[in-house]
Amino acid sequence: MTAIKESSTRNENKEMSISACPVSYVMNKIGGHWKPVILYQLMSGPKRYSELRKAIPTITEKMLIQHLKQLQTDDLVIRTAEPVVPPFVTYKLSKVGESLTPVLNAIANWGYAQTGR
Amino acid sequence: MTAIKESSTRNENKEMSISACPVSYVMNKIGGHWKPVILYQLMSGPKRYSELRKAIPTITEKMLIQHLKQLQTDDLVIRTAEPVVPPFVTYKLSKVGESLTPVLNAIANWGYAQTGR
DNA sequence: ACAAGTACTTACCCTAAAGTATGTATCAAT
DNA sequence: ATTGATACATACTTTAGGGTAAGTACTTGT
Repeated sequence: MTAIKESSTRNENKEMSISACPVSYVMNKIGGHWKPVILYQLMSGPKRYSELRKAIPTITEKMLIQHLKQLQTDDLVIRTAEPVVPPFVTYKLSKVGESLTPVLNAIANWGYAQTGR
Repeated sequence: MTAIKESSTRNENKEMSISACPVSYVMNKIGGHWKPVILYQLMSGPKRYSELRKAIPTITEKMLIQHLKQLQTDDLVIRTAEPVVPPFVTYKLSKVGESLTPVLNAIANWGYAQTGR
């Protein structure tokens, strides 16, 4: 997952605006193209890794686990692995993740309104 | 503003998920780090270019006008220029831009809740 | 013996997004 | 004549994000 350069100006600018602006803070947590999409899928209940892949066909496996990992470390989703084989892994929203529901719904509703349902 | 390569796989994947998922559609319109921040600033009323710069100190001028232009072509903000010198240019939310208010408020509120106000 | 299913991991490469730095036009005031 | 203010523009470079392709581990079914 290739570490980020802490010292880059890019990162500094982000850090600064995060502490100053709530919107900026949120965009860092759930910004990017895929994270909100994944979270939106998990809003309808826990899903297995393979289910998520099917639900979001255009995402690559790399992106999917990469973001799932990030969402875990950000305490937005919880991973549960059954010690069986073949593996059975489910992902679900954490409490904090669930608190994003209004945000994701607001986003989705606006999207529907713009694209004409 | 360097044209994008329409044929890139990256773009294709985006296009596909945009049409399939409302969240993905929205992230393309107001995704990225700066666009929501700019829109959030404009929620409190029209602002001059220089006022926006002061309100978002960490953004570079390049990013600011680049995104302002994009937001214009996406019909989210309206630019008004008085034919005077020195220039007097104001930006404000369009009708569609104003319809983003619930989305941006939901985002900001969540941000406040997470960071502890 | 080996193919299939599941959930990853890793190495390599490419590109869009962002930053840096500098330049432009116009007029008023000093 | 030079400075200042305002709202940009443009060339160049860096970097984070994303894509491609291939491999791993473990067991059940054939």
